[in-house]
Amino acid sequence: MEELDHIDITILRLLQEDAKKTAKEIAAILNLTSSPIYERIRRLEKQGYIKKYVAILDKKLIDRSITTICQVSMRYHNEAFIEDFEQQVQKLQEVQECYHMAGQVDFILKIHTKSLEEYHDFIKTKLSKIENIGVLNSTFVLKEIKHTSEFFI
Amino acid sequence: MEELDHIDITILRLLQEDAKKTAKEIAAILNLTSSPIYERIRRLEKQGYIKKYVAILDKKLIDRSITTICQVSMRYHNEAFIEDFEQQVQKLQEVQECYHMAGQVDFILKIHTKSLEEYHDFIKTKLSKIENIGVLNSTFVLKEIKHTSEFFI
DNA sequence: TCTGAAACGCACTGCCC
DNA sequence: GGGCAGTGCGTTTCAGA
Repeated sequence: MEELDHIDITILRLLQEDAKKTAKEIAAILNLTSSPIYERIRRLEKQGYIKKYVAILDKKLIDRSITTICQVSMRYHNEAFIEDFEQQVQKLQEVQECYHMAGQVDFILKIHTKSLEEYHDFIKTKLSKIENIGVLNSTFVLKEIKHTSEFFI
Repeated sequence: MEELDHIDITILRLLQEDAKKTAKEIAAILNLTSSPIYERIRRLEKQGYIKKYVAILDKKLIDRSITTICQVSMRYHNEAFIEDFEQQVQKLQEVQECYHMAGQVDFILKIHTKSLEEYHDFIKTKLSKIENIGVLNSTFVLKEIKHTSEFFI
């Protein structure tokens, strides 16, 4: 798999910002015709650089205003428990992100709910049902300063 | 602004998963023709439910393998410093997410870099240059368990 | 609000350079 | 690799129900 040249980089940057940008528009920016742009996009998709195209929704309008960061530590650190936790978390639709961390805290989760009550319910009936959770520490987001799906390339 | 009916919800769910899904395909799922789907999508965009369409890139392939969670506390909590911090952070392209939190820690940031060296450099030359930062605590992601742009609706 | 038809532009292909 | 010309398909519009 070859390296990306500046044309590929520009295409990726533009599509990260706006996936509806047409090959024609990108071509105009790069002083090319649409065919090479189209072929490069196809290649970037096939090689996996572009994983998918998605619509980004407004979380307030769809009534998911509460964002919570939840830090979880396991009681025992054996492989089976860790893997079970990972599998369970992937199924929970309220969880938008989950990372296995280095350091004292084992996992950091970002969770979206309608309200604090719904979050309470989520913890009580879903998250804390997972076996072997030791410490569970929730902090609420007061304000979203920045949130983008773009990578700096 | 009216409530969303089940057709709108289905459209939003499908476009969250795959923005390339055509009005025709969505129409087939919902037993409708493409015109009403098209008009609903336009309405959902106009009303702001759909904020944008983006391409999601593979962070390993574009060489942004290191994800770091950085927790920041301010030294003094006055408005001017907080606002300055927020503005500075928005400009930093390595920062993908930043939240102002309730609790001891003031801000949580998610940062993507090529390497640990680049992260070190980011902290040294960019983040720590912002005035009035008290505590700055970085932990590295060992494994991404889940990361989606979708909301549960 | 939906259906159906019609117009338009872009995605996509193949050939040439 | 990129340009050019062609085809098919989806988007987009609109009259009618």
